[in-house]
Amino acid sequence: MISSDVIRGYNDTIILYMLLDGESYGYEISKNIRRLSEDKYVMKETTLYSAFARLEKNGYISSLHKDGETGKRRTYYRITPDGLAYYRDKCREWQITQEVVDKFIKEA
Amino acid sequence: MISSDVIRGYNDTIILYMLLDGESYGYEISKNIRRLSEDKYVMKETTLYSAFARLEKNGYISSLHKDGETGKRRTYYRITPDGLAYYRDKCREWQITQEVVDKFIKEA
DNA sequence: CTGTCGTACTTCATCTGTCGTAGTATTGTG
DNA sequence: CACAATACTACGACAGATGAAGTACGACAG
Repeated sequence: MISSDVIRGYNDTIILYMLLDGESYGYEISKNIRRLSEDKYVMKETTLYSAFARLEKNGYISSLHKDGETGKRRTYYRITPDGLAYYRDKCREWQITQEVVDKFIKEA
Repeated sequence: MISSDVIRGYNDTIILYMLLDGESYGYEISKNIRRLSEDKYVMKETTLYSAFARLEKNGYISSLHKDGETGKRRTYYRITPDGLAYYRDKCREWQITQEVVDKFIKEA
């Protein structure tokens, strides 16, 4: 279990990662984050959906509504070129962040 | 230069680290963070001082006013046993956070 | 055929932490 | 004496996370 403040700066990055290999939608992304992190991080629903809104507003993802076969309404998201660029920036930033924080961590 | 959102969850931890080897005060801590991070992270004054208030409220640091020789008023802070325990928790959490975030980072 | 669970969201109000702006006061330096 | 550096404090704004609650559909058990 990771406290949210810690990972706060990477929620958007995590979501973008989930869209790297194709479109997906909220519930699926949520489950996948949980699975990938081996239950160590569970993004709250409201956090997830407000992140979608922010990411779309910034042009990092685009959405399309699929009011599918059986009536299940889902909003699918895709990463945009800008989103990909942003994701890569964040990956680079993450390396630096690790180096910096490590200086303030005393290994047990 | 690291964006604040990224390191947000570790400001308190960074400050506590600075107090591990003895008391210190705001301005000095600020300078030391900057130096230790090799200018990669500069904590804003307001962020620093509001962190002091929070840490003290939580019992992680204690303060003492030294209205020193020449009139320089400084507030010195010391880490408490609770603060030390909290710091160690955060160090452990940091290891897990790194593992988790790394799963969502695609190395260049 | 009814209740409950899982899916798939949305809305709203609140809280925490950061940050910009600004101001105060003292000490050291050219 | 002006100005930078030191050492804070106060205040208001804002972004992002969160809790609580609600909507709506399908599947499945009893």
